Amino acid sequence: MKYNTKQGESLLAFLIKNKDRHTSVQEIIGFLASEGTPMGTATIYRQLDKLVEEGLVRRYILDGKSGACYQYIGDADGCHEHYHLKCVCCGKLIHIDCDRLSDINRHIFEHHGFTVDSSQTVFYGKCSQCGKEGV
Amino acid sequence: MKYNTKQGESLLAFLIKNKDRHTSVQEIIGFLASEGTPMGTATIYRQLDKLVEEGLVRRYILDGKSGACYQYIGDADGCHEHYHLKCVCCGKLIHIDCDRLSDINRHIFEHHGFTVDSSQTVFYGKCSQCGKEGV
DNA sequence: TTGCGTGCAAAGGTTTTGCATGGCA
DNA sequence: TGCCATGCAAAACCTTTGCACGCAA
Repeated sequence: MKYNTKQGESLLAFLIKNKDRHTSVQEIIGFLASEGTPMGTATIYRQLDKLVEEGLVRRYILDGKSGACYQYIGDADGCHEHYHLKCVCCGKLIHIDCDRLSDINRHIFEHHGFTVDSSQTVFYGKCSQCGKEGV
Repeated sequence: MKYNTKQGESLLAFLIKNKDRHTSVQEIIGFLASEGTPMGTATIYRQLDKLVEEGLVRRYILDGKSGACYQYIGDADGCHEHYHLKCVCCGKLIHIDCDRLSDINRHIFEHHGFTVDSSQTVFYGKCSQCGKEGV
């Protein structure tokens, strides 16, 4: 049985509002507190775990030094093959959903016998802005 | 200036000996202690950081719950110009040099304005063997 | 009423840092 | 001798867990 609570709704609303980017747990804590709907850290983790298990939210480990990041992906099938581009200069994280890149998974599986988990896979490099600046 | 120390050599020797797989920090600590050349945890982390910065060793975040893993990749140029597939089950590191995958860099640059550094990019997933076993 | 969700605090684990000492060049 | 590397302990950090209370159904 699942209960709907104010806290759970606030958390999910925040994730949906920021569905186009990743949010850290610290960010969630800060935002909810600033909105006047503070939420205990443990509760946030527990809610996030449930959402991840339900498939509504995905958990990303970006560098392992700072904490995990979470992002709402909804329950549409097409949203499960995302890749990320991480700029090593400015740290920007670019979220891309491209047919060509989705083909990579299939290609690697068919030709290299390897099943890629794109949720864990990050391309490192320079974003357009940092590239132009020649940093 | 870089100094060579017994501890540093022991650590690097262990990593080279296990170059075909990744090792956890706990594993390194245990091995060095059992070999009679114990090494402080802090020193291991500091040495690993240097090795990673030098490009001799690569750092992997496999699940974000347990700790990071490290693997010696050597300094051969060849290993820096193509992609790596990392099996999160058995730890096997697969080097691939494939035209199709080389195209990825160009595609991402042309369509997403992002310059990928393939030497830093690792695809995480399951190798054919682990995939078959359904682990 | 039932039992899940919440909050607080404490615990667990990994990684980092401060500082005095040891060892390489 | 100069200076980096080391080791120990403490700290910082993220995340999980225990327990009592609150609240949705």
